Amino acid sequence: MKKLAEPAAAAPPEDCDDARPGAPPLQLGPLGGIVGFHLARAAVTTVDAYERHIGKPYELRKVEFSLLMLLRSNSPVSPKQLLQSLSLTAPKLTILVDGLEQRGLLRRERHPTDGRSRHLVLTDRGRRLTDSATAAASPMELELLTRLTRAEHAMLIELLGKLAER
Amino acid sequence: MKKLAEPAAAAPPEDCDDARPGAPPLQLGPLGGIVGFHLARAAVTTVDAYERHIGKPYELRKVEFSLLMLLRSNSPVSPKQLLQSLSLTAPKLTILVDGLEQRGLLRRERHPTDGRSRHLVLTDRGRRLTDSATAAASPMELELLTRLTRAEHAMLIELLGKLAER
DNA sequence: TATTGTTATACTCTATAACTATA
DNA sequence: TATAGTTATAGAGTATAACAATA
Repeated sequence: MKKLAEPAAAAPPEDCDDARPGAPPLQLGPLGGIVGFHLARAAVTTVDAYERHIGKPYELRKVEFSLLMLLRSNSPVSPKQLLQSLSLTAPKLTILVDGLEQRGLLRRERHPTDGRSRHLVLTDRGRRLTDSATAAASPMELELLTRLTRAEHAMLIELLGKLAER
Repeated sequence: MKKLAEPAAAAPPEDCDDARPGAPPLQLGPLGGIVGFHLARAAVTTVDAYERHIGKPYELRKVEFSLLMLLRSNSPVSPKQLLQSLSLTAPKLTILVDGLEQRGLLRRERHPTDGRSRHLVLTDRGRRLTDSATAAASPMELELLTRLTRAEHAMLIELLGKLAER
């Protein structure tokens, strides 16, 4: 039980075909048994798809997209709630909200009972943008289905969810 | 087929319990069907575990660890091969190798046949460090097994591998 | 002329600490 | 005194383009 999972560690190449034959894939070795390593590699694919489908067309960085989407599904939300859900620091969130507010995508409102707190709400423009971006997310996920079956896609999300639980 | 996977999008809270009762979990909404979002959330867990088990004790950032581990399993490697495997830019790799060379963990040697290229090789110190870090990776992965069964852990790595294929 | 690797520069992102206002 | 949010500053990370050496 001390060792890493053997199958992955001892696995054969399994890896990247490159257009150029001159670049032979490297052995992963013990790295092959480390979830975090594979997570980072997989992120290359998903980030690339994100940028093409949503990031560039809508000029939204990943956190901005996530933030707006959370706002869309949770009507009035405080910054505090958002930074917990998105694992951000408070200063970072302030900057993000500044930018999105200047773009007219959300508004800061006073909290009705607690003067220290705020309510963040989407503007009409923000709502239109998130709806549009949500539509753009469908072909993005469909693109991943060239690598994953639908069942694998669902399974992957489930497993990642277990890893993310607080 | 235009819509995102329904089960996740329509799913109930399912989310983060927090120590403080004042922080109710947010609804994920359409975000719940997006692999990249879950990937980023799961990374919070794995990065945290990495920092505690390897990053801080060995003073190695994630890429540095991956780079050294690839060197350990693939004797002489050119920078070119590494940056393809690690999805890095050439300047970034130069800086990384500079740092690791200054710490005495690897050496740059001349390529025997192609004068433009280099051979990167671990020093004895680099080999000892990677062996030690490899040992430290076992308890790190074991920690994840409080959230995942062993079969799920293996399945997750397999699915992430499919996403990462070039 | 193409390729490997390096240098130089600028830009983005993130983290820490100090500050304001409410409670 | 504690909390929500903001401001200020500095540090790390990353990308682009220009450069040197070799093929």
